[in-house]
Amino acid sequence: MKRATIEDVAALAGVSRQTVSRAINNKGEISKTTKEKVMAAVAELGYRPNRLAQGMVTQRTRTVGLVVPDITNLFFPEVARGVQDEGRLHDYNVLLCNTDDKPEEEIKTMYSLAAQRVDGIITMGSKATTKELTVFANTFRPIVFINRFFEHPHVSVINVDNFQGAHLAVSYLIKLGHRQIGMLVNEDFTRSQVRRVQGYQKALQDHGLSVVDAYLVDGAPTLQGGYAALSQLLSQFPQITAVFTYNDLMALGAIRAVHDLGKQVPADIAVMGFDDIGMAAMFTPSLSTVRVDKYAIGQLAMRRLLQMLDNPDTSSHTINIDVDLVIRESTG
Amino acid sequence: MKRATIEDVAALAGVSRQTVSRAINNKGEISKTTKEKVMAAVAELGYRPNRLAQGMVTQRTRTVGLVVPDITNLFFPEVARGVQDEGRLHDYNVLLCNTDDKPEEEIKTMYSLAAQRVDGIITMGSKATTKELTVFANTFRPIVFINRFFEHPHVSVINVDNFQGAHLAVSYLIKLGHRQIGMLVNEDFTRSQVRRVQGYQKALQDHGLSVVDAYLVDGAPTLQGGYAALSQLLSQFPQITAVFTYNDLMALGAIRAVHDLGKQVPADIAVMGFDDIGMAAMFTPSLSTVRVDKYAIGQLAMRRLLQMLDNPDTSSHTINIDVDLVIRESTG
DNA sequence: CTGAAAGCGCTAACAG
DNA sequence: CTGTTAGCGCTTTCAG
Repeated sequence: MKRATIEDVAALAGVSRQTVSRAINNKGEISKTTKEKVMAAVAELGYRPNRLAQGMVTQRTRTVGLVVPDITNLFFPEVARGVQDEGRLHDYNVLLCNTDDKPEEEIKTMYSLAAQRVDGIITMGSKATTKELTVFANTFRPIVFINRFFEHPHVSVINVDNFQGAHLAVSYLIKLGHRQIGMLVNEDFTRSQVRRVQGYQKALQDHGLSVVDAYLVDGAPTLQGGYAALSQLLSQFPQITAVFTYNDLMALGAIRAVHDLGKQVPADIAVMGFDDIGMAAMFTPSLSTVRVDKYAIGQLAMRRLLQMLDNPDTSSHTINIDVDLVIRESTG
Repeated sequence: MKRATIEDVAALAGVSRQTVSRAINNKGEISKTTKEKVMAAVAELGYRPNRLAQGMVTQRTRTVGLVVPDITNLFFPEVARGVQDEGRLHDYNVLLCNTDDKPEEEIKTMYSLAAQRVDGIITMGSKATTKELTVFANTFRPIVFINRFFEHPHVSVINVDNFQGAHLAVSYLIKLGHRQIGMLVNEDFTRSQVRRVQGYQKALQDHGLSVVDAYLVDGAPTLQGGYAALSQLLSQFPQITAVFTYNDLMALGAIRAVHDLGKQVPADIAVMGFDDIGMAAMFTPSLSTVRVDKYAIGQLAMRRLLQMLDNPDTSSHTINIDVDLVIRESTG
């Protein structure tokens, strides 16, 4: 049950610990024969270096922290996968933490990850205050934020172009002839939310339509939230013919609500989502939406982190991710 | 940028490292005044103990490994959430690893987690051979397997009652009057698959219906897989009036396929899934399915792991998770 | 109640 | 090319 240590390997191979270390790390000069001798001992004992001990001395753990609001939310697993796949390529492991969008959890989690000596942190949390985060960023590097504005020398940021996505989506609805366009928004304030609403409003203005604040209805960013929000919107404003939603989940819930109201999508109400989750294409009707390449975001975030790790002087950086409009059935 | 160590705190508080350790761990006798003095220094320096160093000496890292085939698959995030939430209650972090159902990745990952000195491993991988896993289990404890049979003194197992679930589901379809019932199965062999097929067959037999092997159609366990499999099944056997699927994703894909074939669910074809993913209730038509409490599975697995950790003599254990039938629109 | 010494398993730096 | 020494930051003895 006791695992072999470098000492055991050294003893079995009849060399010093240092020589074993050199052999397994391909570091420093070492003769072929001793190396083989060592590797034989390694194999015989099933030896694997203790990463904790390695981490203690190298100050590198080959582990990164990934902070997400809720891995259960369809958006995050894909990002997580991107992070992990890219990490694995470089022999990095990922510590995953959920915060439920609670600011205090975000902060607590980040300090906890730092205490665990992760080499870097990728976070999709957006609720903690800039002040708190700045204090943290002063003590820890590197950090990559996804979907949040943040300026700091040790921090890079990856942002989806929420404004452009929303603008594209709503412009398309207008082009289709819709004039009364509602929006189902996330009751829970997020940064991406703000930009999506702005994109929605700008599109209306750009086409000479008036922005009706009451056409924005709050809901949880979930199927249920979308269902409820759409029901409310339509009961108040029956003249509405199209809705743009904060995310696909809300859109799918909204479609269901339209259906339960005895109306048709897209004949009576056109629905446009945001994110392009896997389900969007299979739903009936299939959902028109703004595609966000979630996997690529994760990959990019991890790559960026690795760069900052390799070169601590890497300047901070903001990357904007483009989005595409995906037209399917729900907009007719 | 350099983090404070216990040494720094000791110096600032004018005590020994040991006293600091005692103060922060509430261990051993320590006077109130020195403790306060120490805590003040801790606060001032923003000191947090280095978990690696703690781990080195205590042989506990308060980290567990969670191995899943693919976190992107709707089933796993909920389990992961259960694991994490339960873990957090006990100050445990979770290292998440994907294996894509590749046996060699499963094994590699587990050794890697062991090298990182996780305190335990929860795995949902099912592809590695019993032999390989036994070799591993001989060197590492504790382990909890989810959805795989495995006997070993250091290993506990949590299994969904796949047989019973399938039996319930198909019996229900039969009760509804269906006589020609197909099944969409996972082309990729899994343990749960076997039991679900057995449950399906047993239900048919129990009701005096004949088991037609050709009514089993392979597909990927995804929306696309279900779509393709159903199309194939119906083109071959138009007499079929109901299908039971390996999982909800396949069921949803199947519903879409029925729709695209110009037929109706449930009027022409009844569809029954397995898992009860969040989407099932919102789909149109909403999906009848076998509910599996994924979150509870994760929780239970973590609890079990913690128990085994606290008491290394805990006997291994197999827990069976009951399932419920959820009737919605897709079965009429 | 508090401190000193030892060591977890490994690698960096320096000798030889 | 290989070995020795030191130490990463912490907790566990064991003395005071």
